[in-house]
Amino acid sequence: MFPPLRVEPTYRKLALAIETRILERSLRDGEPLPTEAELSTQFDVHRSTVREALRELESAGLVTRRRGTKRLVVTRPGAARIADTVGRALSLEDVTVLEVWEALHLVAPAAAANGARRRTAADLAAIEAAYQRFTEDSVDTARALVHMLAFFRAVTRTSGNRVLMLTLEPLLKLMEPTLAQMVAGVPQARARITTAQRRILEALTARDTEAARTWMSRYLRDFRRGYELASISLEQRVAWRSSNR
Amino acid sequence: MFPPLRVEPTYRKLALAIETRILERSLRDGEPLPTEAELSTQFDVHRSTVREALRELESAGLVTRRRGTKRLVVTRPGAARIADTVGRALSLEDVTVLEVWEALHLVAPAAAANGARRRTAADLAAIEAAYQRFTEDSVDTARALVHMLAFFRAVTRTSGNRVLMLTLEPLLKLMEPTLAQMVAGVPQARARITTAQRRILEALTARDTEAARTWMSRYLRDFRRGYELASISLEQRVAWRSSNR
DNA sequence: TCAGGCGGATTGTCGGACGATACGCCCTCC
DNA sequence: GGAGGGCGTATCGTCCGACAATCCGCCTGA
Repeated sequence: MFPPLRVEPTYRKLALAIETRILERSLRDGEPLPTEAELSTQFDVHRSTVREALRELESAGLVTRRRGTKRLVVTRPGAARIADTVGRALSLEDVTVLEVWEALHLVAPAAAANGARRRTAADLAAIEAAYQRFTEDSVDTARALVHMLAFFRAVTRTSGNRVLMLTLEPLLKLMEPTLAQMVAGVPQARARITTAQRRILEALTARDTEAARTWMSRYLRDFRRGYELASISLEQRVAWRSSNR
Repeated sequence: MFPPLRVEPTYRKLALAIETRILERSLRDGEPLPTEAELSTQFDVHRSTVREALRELESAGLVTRRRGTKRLVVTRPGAARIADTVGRALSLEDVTVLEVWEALHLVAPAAAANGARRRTAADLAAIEAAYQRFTEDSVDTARALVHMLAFFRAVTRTSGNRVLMLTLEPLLKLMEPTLAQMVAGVPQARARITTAQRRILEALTARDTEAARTWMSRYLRDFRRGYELASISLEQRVAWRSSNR
């Protein structure tokens, strides 16, 4: 019995080689990649092959082109890109709004509880800012949504855990469309959101772990109630529109 | 003030066009993609350009090549690919083992609690199988690890929530190396793992939400204790080796 | 000193070519 | 009639080379 021998095409080997260099930090964040011609010489392959490898790295978010520039620079795939990848995958899996809501309902309260212990003054300021913006600028649904998501992000950031932040991001993006429907369709939604956000903020300020958890949980449960009031089915599949970043 | 006008290169537009078709299901899972030549004709661009677009889709996991075949087929990016993407990103963010552990400690108990309500007989069988395999085949650390991860996956699956499953995957992969160190370095680890797994299994069988949560939580806390016993720093960055899938 | 101009470097896209190989068809042989 | 094997072709992987667009750095002149 022989192991199934596997011939990787050159472009993949190339991509892997460069990726490895990035992961091991010998190509650092912000550093410009060698030019295509140079890579083509160094690896002794044709430039077309190099380009195929580069497209792979590019779509992985490991290299990016700064706006209006030619050279590719090494970057870390940010939250937005991860959210894109995960969101797309979940959408293709026909995941329902309910599942996303559940996941959010599971992550966010815990993050808030965690955050109640560690939050710094700066954290609070960020949350308060998001809260303020929501209260002052929530007439337009789209803008209200932006502020709501900002609030979530700010609260999650207090946990000091980047894994949570990265996990949260796709969930928010997936909830966004239906959440917007809900806010637009339920008159009392804005008031309830304001209240919940205030309570959460207070709990974090007071470093009250349980209150933070509870209010965040209630906040999210309110979403669910809002969905029912607005006749938004929780069983529908999450939507995903490719961000043409 | 004009919006910064943005000229997308052809290969990106192309990739986006195909991606859209996949997301809207007009290209379905398992279906073969048109040949490069055909795409090149249809879109009226050079084949090299088509290939660059395909590399993007390929690295996004939206199209794949089945082992030893030429044609690309449409696929959904599975858990493994997501784990890859997320894991790489987290590793590049210099995320620590502690952060991953925290996230796991947050997700898994909640998933178990959720699962205690919904678990089916089949779920239990899967968990029991993983448990059995661990008890019978945990001498070799690598194999023990495989069974431990399988246990986690099986438990999480009971929650019936694919978002959780997808979230869990990268966490497990990231924990794996240090977890292996821990299991190898702490003599009593295997016994404690067996106990915890059994308790979790029992809780799920009895549909005891709180017991499931508690034991999963304890299980994970035990990991942390094990890390200390094995002198594994929780502050170290998570490692990531690119899987050359 | 700095705006503007100029030339080289780099990317994006193209036309075309060629070997390797996976696939499907057909043919033979049992 | 079905299984196995051989052959032609479609398709991929890689390469060569070319050229326009444009970004960048340098130099010049006011």
